[in-house]
Amino acid sequence: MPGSNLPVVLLMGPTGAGKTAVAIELAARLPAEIVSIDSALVYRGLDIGTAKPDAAMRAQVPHHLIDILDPAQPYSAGQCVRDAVVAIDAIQARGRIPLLTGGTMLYFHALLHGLAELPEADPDLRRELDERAAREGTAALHAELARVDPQAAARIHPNDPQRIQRALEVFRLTGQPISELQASQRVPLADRNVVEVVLSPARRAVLHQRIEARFHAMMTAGFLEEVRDLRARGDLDAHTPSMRAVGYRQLWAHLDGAYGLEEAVRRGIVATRRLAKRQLTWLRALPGARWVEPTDNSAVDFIAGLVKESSNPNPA
RNA sequence: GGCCAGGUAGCUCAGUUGGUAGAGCAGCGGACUGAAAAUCCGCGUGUCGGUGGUUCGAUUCCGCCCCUGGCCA
Repeated sequence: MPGSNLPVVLLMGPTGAGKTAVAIELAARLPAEIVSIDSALVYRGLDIGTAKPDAAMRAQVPHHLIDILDPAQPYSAGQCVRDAVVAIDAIQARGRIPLLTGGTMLYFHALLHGLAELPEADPDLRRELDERAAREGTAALHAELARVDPQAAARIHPNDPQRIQRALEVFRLTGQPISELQASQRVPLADRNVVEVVLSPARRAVLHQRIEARFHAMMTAGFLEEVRDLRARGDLDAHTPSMRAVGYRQLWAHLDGAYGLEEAVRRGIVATRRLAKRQLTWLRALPGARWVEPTDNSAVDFIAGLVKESSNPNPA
């Protein structure tokens, strides 16, 4: 009974909105620990380009799911859900509040709305399907999907190689259509008291300005050297999931000689703006979230208030 | 000051033998089930520098003005 009402707080928002700073302030005021919900922060050595909270911040508040993987390893929505649930349970067992913070909206979506029980990615099978796609074209694979899983084929666009590949992979691995398997799913946070907050400037231009300024600050802080070091390892390439992250991808291409540094920076900023736009598409679709303006001085007070309110429900 | 070139979308430009215009990039909206910072779909967003004239009709032709760049003084 004690602590059973303690909420799980979700602090979401587009890249560059200032989630990290707000999370730290909030954790200073509440008995909270931060759980990162972010597909790039999981990687060790991706620090500057991911705007990872620094050592001082992490000493101030316990952080989870940061630096848990080598950049050569894959991560996934399913893995994140499992990791997050473990972290949430542990934090609540200490009588504290899990503060889930990040920008990977698929992961948040999986936590809030569920994920079907599907097999993990199979690298060999993916390699085989990649080769077939290169040889026969994506259309041929889509046609094959239409034979084994018409429902999925109808939903997945013929130009979407990644989803076509995944659907075929699941069928090959399980013998069942992905469209059927996806019909049943469990919702990880179903029985929890969830507080959803979106931190985002109301004006897009403000966000764009912050994104651009932050990218330049990253360059000054040694972003290019960070990418150069990762490249020097020799076991990563432009297709490694961690190296396809915004900024890393463009600087990698620059180091490959694809274009100049100035152009790489310009493209990195563009890619970041587009990431924010896609995140906002997810965020706008959340029915239960409260939106908070990051520049508002009382933003942290407001969120802390929501959390307290939710911790002591008043049975009317 | 004179001559030349130009002023069209946020940017770089194309175009209209006179019927209010279109590419690339940027941008905007959307989808999203183990790669998601990924992958994919959709959408031109415009006082055609200003003003007067010719014309049924001017972004297009003519005059004047403004601005930018170059050359000459």
